[in-house]
Amino acid sequence: MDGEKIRKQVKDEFIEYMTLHKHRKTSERFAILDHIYSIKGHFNMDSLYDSMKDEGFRVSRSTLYNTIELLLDCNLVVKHQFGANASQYERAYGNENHDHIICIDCGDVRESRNNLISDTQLKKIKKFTVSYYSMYIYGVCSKCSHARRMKLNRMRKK
Amino acid sequence: MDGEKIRKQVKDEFIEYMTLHKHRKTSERFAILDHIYSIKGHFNMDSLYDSMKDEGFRVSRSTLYNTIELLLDCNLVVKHQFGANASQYERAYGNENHDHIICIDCGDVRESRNNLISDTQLKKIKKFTVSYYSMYIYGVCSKCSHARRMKLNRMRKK
DNA sequence: ATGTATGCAAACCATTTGCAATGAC
DNA sequence: GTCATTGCAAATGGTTTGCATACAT
Repeated sequence: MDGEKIRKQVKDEFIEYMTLHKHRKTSERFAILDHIYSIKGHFNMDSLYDSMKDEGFRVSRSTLYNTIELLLDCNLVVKHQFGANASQYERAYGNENHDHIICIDCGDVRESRNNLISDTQLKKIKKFTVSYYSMYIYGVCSKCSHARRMKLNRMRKK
Repeated sequence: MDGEKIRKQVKDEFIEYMTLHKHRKTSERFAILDHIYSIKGHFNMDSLYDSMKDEGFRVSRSTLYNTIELLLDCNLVVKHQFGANASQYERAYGNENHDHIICIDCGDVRESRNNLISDTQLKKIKKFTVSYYSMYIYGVCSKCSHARRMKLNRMRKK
């Protein structure tokens, strides 16, 4: 398994970043990074907080926010803002850029690998250094579109 | 000018939607729709509230939220969630789908017309009815990347 | 020894909710 | 007349902030 290797690699990158920016290398920061890189898919502050506590490493929410900020800055974590709910995050390294298909009714987020955009297209953007992109496709999932039809039928009958 | 024509058209669509869903056609709702369709570009609840008040039509924030909800549901308005700040909205009708280029440092949002995705590609998504999509390209704008370089240089010297 | 990072509690702020008064039907 | 809608004020909840304590340097 190369999860170990990736974890080593991102830790080194994080150390390099903290050294350069004169940030202290605390055990909390390493634990948070390591924990994030053991999560597959999205997480939010609550789920991160809970799962870390479950594994016996309690960190305050302030520290989580503080550390995520650093991880975003050095591009080891990506932040998403689907709908109005809590921000979602995911690891950036060893995690291909993918599109998100979001249901505007139930808020369900599905991922899709079919990258619709090529990197060469992104390079065309002037006076801008692209660090990542998010493709959010909003619509109604099959479950909710069924519910919508039902509701409409009921209204028509009234 | 065809702004008038569009306003008439969306009003009719809104009426149709409200009739079908048995919602009451209040003066507030029409005023809000009309006002939104006089705004070019993005707006948020605060700017909408303020500009409506400036034009002599005061509506409560509750009503704004309430009405925007309806307008989103009938696809006359699109909602965006750039960063953690307040949601941004824009009219949907007579406003081509465009990409957003967002600076992760200063939060500035630039629009670009070069639609990177074709509709046929979107049709490929299974079990999902696409109503719109948002392409968010995150990165650092030229102004901020300059500021970053300065900051890094200062750190290196220390 | 110095001052950054942590953790707690309080503050913040966009959005939501509860409820009495209003007005569309 | 009925009940959805409005507008106000209070509540909510994710995130931020202030500050005393802990600990990396």
